[in-house]
Amino acid sequence: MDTNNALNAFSALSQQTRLDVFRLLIKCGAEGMGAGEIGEILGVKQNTMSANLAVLLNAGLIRNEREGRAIRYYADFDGIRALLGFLMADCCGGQPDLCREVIREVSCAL
Amino acid sequence: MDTNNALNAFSALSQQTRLDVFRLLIKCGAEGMGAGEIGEILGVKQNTMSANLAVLLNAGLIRNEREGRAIRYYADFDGIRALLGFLMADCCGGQPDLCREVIREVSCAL
DNA sequence: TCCATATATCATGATTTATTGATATATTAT
DNA sequence: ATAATATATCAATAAATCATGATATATGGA
Repeated sequence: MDTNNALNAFSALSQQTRLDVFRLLIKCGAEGMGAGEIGEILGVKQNTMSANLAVLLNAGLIRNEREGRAIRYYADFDGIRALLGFLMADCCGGQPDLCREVIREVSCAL
Repeated sequence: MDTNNALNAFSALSQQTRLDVFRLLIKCGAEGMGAGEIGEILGVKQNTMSANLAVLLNAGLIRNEREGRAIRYYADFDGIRALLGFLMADCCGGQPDLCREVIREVSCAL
């Protein structure tokens, strides 16, 4: 993960449809969701959705797998991990209390 | 934190200078850094830096405090916490293993 | 092979965003 | 009051981004 990767990723997340897609796929976890269904759920036209999925893919935030004629998309947990690690590197000037709350918030209900 | 807050924040982070500023302030922790010094370190003109600091401020990612004629800026740990919480809400479809690595990466050296 | 389904690519006009020189405001010192 | 320092705002141009209609590619079935 370098600065350009991170800029790509944040840029990808700074648009309504793409943020919606990513959050939806985060919720889907390992099950993922087909491109068509994502588009239906979010009410976005086919070519617009395709372009936006490509941006997220290129940013390393999602992955995909072909399933017959359909293509299924998944949140890329390694990608988001690398991004957040880059963003928060050497955080809080050695005062861990500042970060504890951040960490707590990012966790699923463990 | 709603969708628009999140879009503002990711948009703020999707530009080189602002990403640099945020990461610098994350490293500074509670000490923060004066606006002038930030500009010097990153090699950015005064008015450009001011505009970019304003964007980060408006996005809720940094805070500031006047100190005499100077203004000192700080990473807003509450802001980034809220943003990451929003992004990762209901993550991993009930399969915590997917998130563990993400959480580990966001932590400072505890 | 021919058709239907699912997704991707292309070209374009409309909107947004970034940087910069010039200038304004706020604070402190003399 | 005046000058110096630190930061913010304004106006304008240049560059990037977005959604869309039209079309292309890939897969599966008859």
